[in-house]
Amino acid sequence: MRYLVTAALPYANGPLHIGHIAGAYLPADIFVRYLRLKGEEALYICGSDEHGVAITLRALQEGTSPQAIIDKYHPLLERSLRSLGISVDYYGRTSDPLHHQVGQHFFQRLLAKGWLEKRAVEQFWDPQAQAFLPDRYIVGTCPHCSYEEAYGDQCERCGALLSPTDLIAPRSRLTGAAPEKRLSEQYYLRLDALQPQIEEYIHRQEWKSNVGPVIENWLRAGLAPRAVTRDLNWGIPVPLPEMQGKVLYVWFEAPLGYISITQKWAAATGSPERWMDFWKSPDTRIIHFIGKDNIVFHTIIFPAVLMAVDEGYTLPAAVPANEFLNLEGRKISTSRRWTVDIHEYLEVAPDRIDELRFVLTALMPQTKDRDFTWEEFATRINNELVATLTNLLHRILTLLWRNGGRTPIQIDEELLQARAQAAALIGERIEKFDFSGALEALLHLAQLANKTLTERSPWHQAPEQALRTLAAYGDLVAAMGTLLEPFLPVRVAPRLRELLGCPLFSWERLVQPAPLVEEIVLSSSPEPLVRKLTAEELRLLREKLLPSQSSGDSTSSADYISMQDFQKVQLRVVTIRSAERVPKADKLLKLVVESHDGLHTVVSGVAQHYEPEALIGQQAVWVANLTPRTLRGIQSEGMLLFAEGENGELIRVLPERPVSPGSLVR
RNA sequence: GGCGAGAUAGCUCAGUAGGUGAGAGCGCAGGAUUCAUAAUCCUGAGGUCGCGGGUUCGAUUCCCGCUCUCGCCA
Repeated sequence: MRYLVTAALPYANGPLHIGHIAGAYLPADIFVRYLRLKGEEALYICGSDEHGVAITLRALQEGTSPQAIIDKYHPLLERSLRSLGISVDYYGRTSDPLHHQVGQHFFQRLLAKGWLEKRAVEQFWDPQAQAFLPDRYIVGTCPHCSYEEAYGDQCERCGALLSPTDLIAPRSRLTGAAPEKRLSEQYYLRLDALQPQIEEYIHRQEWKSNVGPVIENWLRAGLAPRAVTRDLNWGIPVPLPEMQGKVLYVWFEAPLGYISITQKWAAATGSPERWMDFWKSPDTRIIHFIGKDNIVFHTIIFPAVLMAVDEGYTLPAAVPANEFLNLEGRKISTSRRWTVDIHEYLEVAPDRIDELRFVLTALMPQTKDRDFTWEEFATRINNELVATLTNLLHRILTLLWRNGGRTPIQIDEELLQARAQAAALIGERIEKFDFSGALEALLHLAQLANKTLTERSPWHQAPEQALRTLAAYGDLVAAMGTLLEPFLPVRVAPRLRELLGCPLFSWERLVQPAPLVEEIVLSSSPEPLVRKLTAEELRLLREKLLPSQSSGDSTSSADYISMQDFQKVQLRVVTIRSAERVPKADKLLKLVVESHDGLHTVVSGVAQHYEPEALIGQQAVWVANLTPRTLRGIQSEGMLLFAEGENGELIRVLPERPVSPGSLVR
């Protein structure tokens, strides 16, 4: 089976952020890398989407040309993807003349086949900018709440959904000019007439659980004709004399980029006809990786276009759409600067690329929206990637190195089976587009190895026996050089293979419980493959990558509590009368505090931050009405408040001046 | 307003084609261990599976209603 894998064409008016990567480019990359290891023929196609009104508007705002905008972003986008190890075979762009030809050809073909109809529609025209305006580029006064900056599609203050004609005193967001209504003729694709064939195709396929309902929703509502042209001077000109000043609508021509870019790739390989192996062959599975905002285009409209042109195009076999990745509880927004852009991440942490891939794979929003937090970024790297996975490799490798660096493999059925089964499971999950599940399977294998290694404890054994024990893990280490490749291909997997002098093995061999190598030869003393992320590094990432949120208002509305809720908490200032360490607990102190009503015992987890003696006689803020809890056999009433410092240190919260014990805080 | 998705341990999420005791990771607590990047391993505590009805011998899982969140559409 041959595979054509595409990832959504990134729009060339801004940088890529972590949501884009987790949504489309990374899953596609893991998928393709896996297929290649399996020995399948797989082509990964992507490129910049460079047309459309957003780019011309951006150019107007920046006082430059659309060409300048795309020439700025196209290389940036490609560089961002390549730096992350996204193994795109050909990264093209839709401003390419070849793409224009393809777009025009499709238009003419649809016209000839009778799938287009001409309609006259009223649209808003900005006389100063000499351009038709999309709804959201018209602002005016909201008829419902009188908000003066309401957009033509929606009022951001009262949430009312509007059309531009509802606005009082509308004006152009670009120039401030009053827009005029103008009649304009456009071509519409008869999706309504195509609906039966589309349904037939849709129901022939299996869709991901988050994709199916969206499609059904649209079909049930009934498809409506959709404009394939629009008034704009930036894009692919409509190839008809009477359509001067109009271009093909981006939604229509951008997906055709998958085809034109495949043609570019074929031409670059020296066999221009090869693109047809991928687009016109029943032996090819076409798979589009996209975000959920693109589902309808890729499952309904693009296949409809391919069917309608009737030139033998292969229809998409799967559209594994991901949901969205939120950032620290809020939707990622480029315009509100609530984002982690890839090119910026690469500047701050250029040597932490596999780490980012790891975390984004673990958090991949495969079935529903998920949340990226820097806290979890650090936890996943330190506790899973480093502590479980690469530390396992490191402990095996250092042990082997001390035993001479050259070790014949010891066959161990249990470990071979475990590796083979893990490889099979990883493959199975990747093929089901369950990438975080695949990563989980990889971690399970590492866990099992950690466990058996601890049980066997070669460090307790006599040298000869120890070497035999260790040699059983040689196969696993060699296999890891390949197992890690789809996930951590930038530095970790290659470095491991280099150290071992191991090649990439085919996935078929990995699923066989037979030894991959005869001996392990270490070329040098093993260094840790991944360093833990320090608190300082984390602070730097946070600081540099979320700069504009200095307002400090990071509490999202969902996190608000009511005044009533807050008043349930009884806070008092108390004086600490005695303090002692809790035996056999590193973190706990037993404190006796004085409040208005006498003494209370509080167990507090601050032993690593405060010497008991230093606290006696001091004041602190105490949560008085917390349900008592027993810790190490001591009944603890309430808790004391500490601020968390930058390195995780705890700092006592205090009133500015001493007050009498039991004073309320409010 | 219509449609759709979601609401499961402190946190992030799996899961159940209805059935003896509901899972994982993180965090937390206890223990073991020290080859390894204070890493590893074992054990444990923690859940009225959003709320209210209904169907059923039995519902977290099916049906109805409601609340909240998110998305799409008009």
